[in-house]
Amino acid sequence: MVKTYDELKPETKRIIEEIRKIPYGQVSSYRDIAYRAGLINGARQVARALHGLSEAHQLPWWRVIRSDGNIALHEPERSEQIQRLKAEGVKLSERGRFVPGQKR
DNA sequence: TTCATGACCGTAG
DNA sequence: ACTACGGCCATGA
Repeated sequence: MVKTYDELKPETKRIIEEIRKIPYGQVSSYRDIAYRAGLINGARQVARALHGLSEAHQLPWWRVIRSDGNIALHEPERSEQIQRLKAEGVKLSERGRFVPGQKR
């Protein structure tokens, strides 16, 4: 059984809200989301939350990447994420790496 | 309760 | 740019 929004822990709700705020065509990192949600070292929590709740809560999970600019997912989800980002006009290098504009 | 695991992170070589 | 390593911490076995 999947939990409803109201059954989630407060921190998890904040994480979800922050992810929803990421604007179209832009990406954010697990770490940034954690900080904005008030969790100092909560990057792993963010990752876990996304892993389990992305589709159930309509989250733009593809806009969340690792703080070093790499995609965290393994194939085949990895390819899907790259495709979705591309569709929003996000730039990425050949090897599937993002943002060379700002490293970390 | 202990132990392993992971959609992570930062530093060092 | 890439790998290795230690640290981090919620989760589940």
